[in-house]
Amino acid sequence: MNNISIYTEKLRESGLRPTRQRLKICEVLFLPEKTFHFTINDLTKIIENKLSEKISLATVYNTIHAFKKKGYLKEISINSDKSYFDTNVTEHHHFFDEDTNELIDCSNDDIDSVNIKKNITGKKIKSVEVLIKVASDNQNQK
Amino acid sequence: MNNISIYTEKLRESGLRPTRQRLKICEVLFLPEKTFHFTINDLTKIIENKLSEKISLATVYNTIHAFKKKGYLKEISINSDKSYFDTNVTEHHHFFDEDTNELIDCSNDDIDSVNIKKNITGKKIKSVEVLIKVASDNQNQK
DNA sequence: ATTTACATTAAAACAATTCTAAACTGTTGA
DNA sequence: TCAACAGTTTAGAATTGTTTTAATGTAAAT
Repeated sequence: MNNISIYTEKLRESGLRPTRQRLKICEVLFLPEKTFHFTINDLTKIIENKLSEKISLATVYNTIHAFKKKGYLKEISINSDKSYFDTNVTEHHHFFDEDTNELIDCSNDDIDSVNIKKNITGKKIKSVEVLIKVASDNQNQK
Repeated sequence: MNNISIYTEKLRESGLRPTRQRLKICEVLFLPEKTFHFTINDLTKIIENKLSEKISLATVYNTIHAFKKKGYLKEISINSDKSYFDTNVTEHHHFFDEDTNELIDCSNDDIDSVNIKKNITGKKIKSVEVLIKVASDNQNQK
């Protein structure tokens, strides 16, 4: 069973039709060994360059949102003009390099687990994200 | 010494001219007992409604950025189409209610301090933010 | 009072994202 | 197998939050 048929299966299981566009996006996102971070712009560029494929921007947005909803992607909370996504959907945190606008994984060995003692009545915790902003020593704060 | 003269003094000390617009914004932000969270849109509405004042949107943006740079405001990292600011500049974290898009302070009693064991070579930690996203129990995840 | 550098302003520009409405395509079931 | 339906893609327009621009205004130094 090759990768494409695995993605086909997975999409169908999720109630998403395995279209040509979605399968291509799966390849880009889930074929690499290592998980990675990306913006919509990054992804669009990869699709255009690496694959010789042209997928409408609206479709890229639609697909990424669909994948996020299904839990195949995580969106990282950063105050930025654009959204960052992560193909690593396990519980972990991030460094954000303000000099380069790059996200770096913070493995669970690098940080003690966050212990929250309070809860908001009637609400359930959906996620806990730690964002550690870093910048060059000599740089004045943003 | 009334509040206005205190703000005048503080602005001057920071190398910011105490203009009518900046003083008005100071009133809105720093007169209330309780600290609070706001978006630029919130702030603009408060100025227009509560005060009978019309401050250009560009000025609001300029001022908020200037205040942030001086450390009088903190920007909260949330993945959202808009920026959230906090008049509480002390070290603390947040709950974000996905149902209402509201920020709620997480006091330091509510969370154990975050201990980061890793550091990025050549980089200095500028901030550590914990964001706890919450939503109604019965609601499907965003 | 004059000058100068800093601030404000409305409007235009911009960038990321969402919407729209028409064309297209998996899938279902006759 | 194929028609029909519902879900999907698409280009482009629209929207939203934010920044830039260039002209005008103003606080403060001379």
